[in-house]
Amino acid sequence: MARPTGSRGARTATLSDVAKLAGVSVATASKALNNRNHVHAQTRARVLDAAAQLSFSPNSLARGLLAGRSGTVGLLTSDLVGRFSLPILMGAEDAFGAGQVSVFLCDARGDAIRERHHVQALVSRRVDGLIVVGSSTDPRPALADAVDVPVVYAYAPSEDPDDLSIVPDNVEAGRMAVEHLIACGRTRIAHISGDRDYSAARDRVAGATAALEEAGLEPVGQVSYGTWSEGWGRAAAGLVLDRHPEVDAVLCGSDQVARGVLDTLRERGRAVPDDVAVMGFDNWEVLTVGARPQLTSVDMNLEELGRAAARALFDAIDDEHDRGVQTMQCRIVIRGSTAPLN
Amino acid sequence: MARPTGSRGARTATLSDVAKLAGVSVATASKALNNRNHVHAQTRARVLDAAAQLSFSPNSLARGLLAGRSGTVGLLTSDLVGRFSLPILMGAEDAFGAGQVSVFLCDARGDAIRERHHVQALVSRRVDGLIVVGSSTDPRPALADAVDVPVVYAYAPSEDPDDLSIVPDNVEAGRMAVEHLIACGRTRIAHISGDRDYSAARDRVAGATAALEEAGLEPVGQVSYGTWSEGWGRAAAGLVLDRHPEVDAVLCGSDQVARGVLDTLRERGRAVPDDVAVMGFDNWEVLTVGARPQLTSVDMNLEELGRAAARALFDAIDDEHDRGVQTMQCRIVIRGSTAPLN
DNA sequence: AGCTTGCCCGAAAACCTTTTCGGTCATTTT
DNA sequence: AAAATGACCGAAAAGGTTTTCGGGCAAGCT
Repeated sequence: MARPTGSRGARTATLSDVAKLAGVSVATASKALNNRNHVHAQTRARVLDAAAQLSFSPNSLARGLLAGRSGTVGLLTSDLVGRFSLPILMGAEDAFGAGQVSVFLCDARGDAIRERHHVQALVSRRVDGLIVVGSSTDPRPALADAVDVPVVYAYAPSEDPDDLSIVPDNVEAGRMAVEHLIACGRTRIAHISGDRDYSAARDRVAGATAALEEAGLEPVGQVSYGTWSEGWGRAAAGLVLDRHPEVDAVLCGSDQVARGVLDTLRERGRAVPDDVAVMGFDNWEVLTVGARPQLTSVDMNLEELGRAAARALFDAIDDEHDRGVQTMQCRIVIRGSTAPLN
Repeated sequence: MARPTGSRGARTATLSDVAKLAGVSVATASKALNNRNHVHAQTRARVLDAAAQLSFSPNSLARGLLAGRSGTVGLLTSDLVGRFSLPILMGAEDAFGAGQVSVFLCDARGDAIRERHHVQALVSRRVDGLIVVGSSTDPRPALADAVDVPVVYAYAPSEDPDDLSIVPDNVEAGRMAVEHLIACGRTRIAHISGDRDYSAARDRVAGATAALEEAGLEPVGQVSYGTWSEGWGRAAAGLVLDRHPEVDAVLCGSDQVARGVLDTLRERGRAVPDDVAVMGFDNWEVLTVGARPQLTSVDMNLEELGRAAARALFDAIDDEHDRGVQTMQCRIVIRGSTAPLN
């Protein structure tokens, strides 16, 4: 194990150890290590040397206790597979700067009791702030009022409009998707969405519908709502082809749905993208890159969203903070499944 | 925001506030809140009441400073997508008991510099232990010796045999997979693996080969090594069908490969599972459940692995610890892609 | 030479909790 | 009634760091 032999009892070096070895007081040692002024260059060197020799590592607990801030934040999620919370965590780590702030990741697994438990633990650990990541874009209940650290809600907005929430702009994303298909020369666009109970599905549909209308195009058939699954994509695509054989593009509610649609199209002998263009949502790489052809998809820029959330939290920690729901732009990642018509 | 109005300046309640409100000393308040004896029931009630009134939350930093342990552990990963580290995190949370121990999740993104940075930060925060999750099952360099907290390596073993590592038993998993196919009445089993550079691939092949041999079966063709992708699965399956049309089962190196294999089989008109059984590896639900038919796969029990790692870390924190590489059993999740031959 | 100025350094307080040890008070025993 | 017992509570120290403030000392100035 990494622990050096015999160091079990050797308690880790403290600042007074360093000071003693350097022949100075703890105050001077502290100042030297923190690049405070009013300490002679030579003295500073002695202290740094001693610290290195003892492989001294300042006790963040003590520092946090004194400073009243711990340099940690909590990331509370309900997103089992980490599909959304992990990119957000990465973005947050980026924004905080590596090592400056450490992140407690807690998964409540959709359980309110467990969530309260985690929040309590985080408050007790004196986190400087909290990022709450929902599992869908539907509004979620705000945290208890007892939490008196800043909270930023990411991906899913808080139900309380006084909270700050940062969410992907799904309406605009739907619009962008349709505009991309139109730019590829498509005019008979069907929309196979996901679960109607999800606001993400409805928002994307709203944006897509608006874009169609603005372009003066009729939607091909009704929007099909179902589930976020490949099976639904396969089934729905079959229906669309039966009723509207003239379709030349299918916008899908998720990459999983799109995979199902691709399956059915191939079975029915429709070439993608030559006969029909297909677009997914989420840009889940394992699905989009593995598809044949590779799948054009809307990326929600979750990492950027995480960075934004972290920055917002940072602002909220020392200054006063924003309120309300802020949206983040999505972007389209173009792959082989959409292409201009010749 | 969750912070109550005007509480910005109102520093969070401390134990002395509680004590003052309850009309006792801090010592008594502490004892009352921690269920120590030698405190009158009535007094305890007064203290609890006061604590509730102030929504008092004990400062873990102070407690940790005094106790010499922080009640936190670090989970250091390089696994970008969280495919492996998240289930392990969940298992660890389970084993530690919700709220008892909080987990710092750090992603080094495969960068040694960043890893050192994170380790330094974690040591500074006085984590009680460290779980290191690799991104593949290949051995990875041990952490620097300067880390004097217990470390458990999960998924990827440490190169240092004196460290404790907990990894999935890929050899046994390969064996189990073949035995399952044999139990389904298959005798002409091809093996399309993943990247030869991964020990996971080689180990599974070793187990599978051994199982075939023990059953007195000849492998169908050479093991095909390639990449962990759908594209490779599609291509390799084509080759196998060309050269060995008699094949009645394909064992795949990953679920992605298996998805590609399924694709090609359908194109070539081979029914799954009636003509050919297909098995994947990893049990990545988005791939296995979406497939048609649903994909039988080997699950590496990562959550259980996380629990084991957490338990091992727990043991290592107070007692002396184990060393060496321990393996965890995998299990087969049977779905539609494998079935007994009639 | 005596005074001021400015540079370094050290003592001590503060952060908050837990635990130990000694003290107070009421109750019981002789 | 005096002493002993036991139950309950409070004072104080400890844990490691940062910051403030005051003191010592050398150099420069009159």
